[in-house]
Amino acid sequence: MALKNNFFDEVYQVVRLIPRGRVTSYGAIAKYIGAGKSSRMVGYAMNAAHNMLDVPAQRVVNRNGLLTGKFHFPTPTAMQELLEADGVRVENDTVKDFEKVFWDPSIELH
DNA sequence: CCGTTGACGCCAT
DNA sequence: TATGGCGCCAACG
Repeated sequence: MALKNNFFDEVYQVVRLIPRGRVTSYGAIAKYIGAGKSSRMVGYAMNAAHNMLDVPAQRVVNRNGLLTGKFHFPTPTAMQELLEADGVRVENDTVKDFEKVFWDPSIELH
């Protein structure tokens, strides 16, 4: 993770590294990249990331484990189903055991 | 060029 | 605990 010229590319890079069965948050990504408080930009990047098939946007949720971006998927249930296919349990639009499956790039990637 | 909008997050009430 | 306001900043009309 070196180039910071492209904020979006940095975001995509990190999202691609999220292991199967794990999730992370917009804020965690923003912090890791160095954007700090610009977590909104991460969400915006995800919106644009829809065209990139190798970017698992479903593994990125907000800091409460809530699937805030589910309505941006083809169907309202697509995000949840993708997560469950990854082995992440979702209940009431929220990631179950969020703390346990949370993947913090600033720690995992050091 | 300028005002709005938004897949967020933190802080003040 | 619940609500609302503000910062952040790129994209859009």
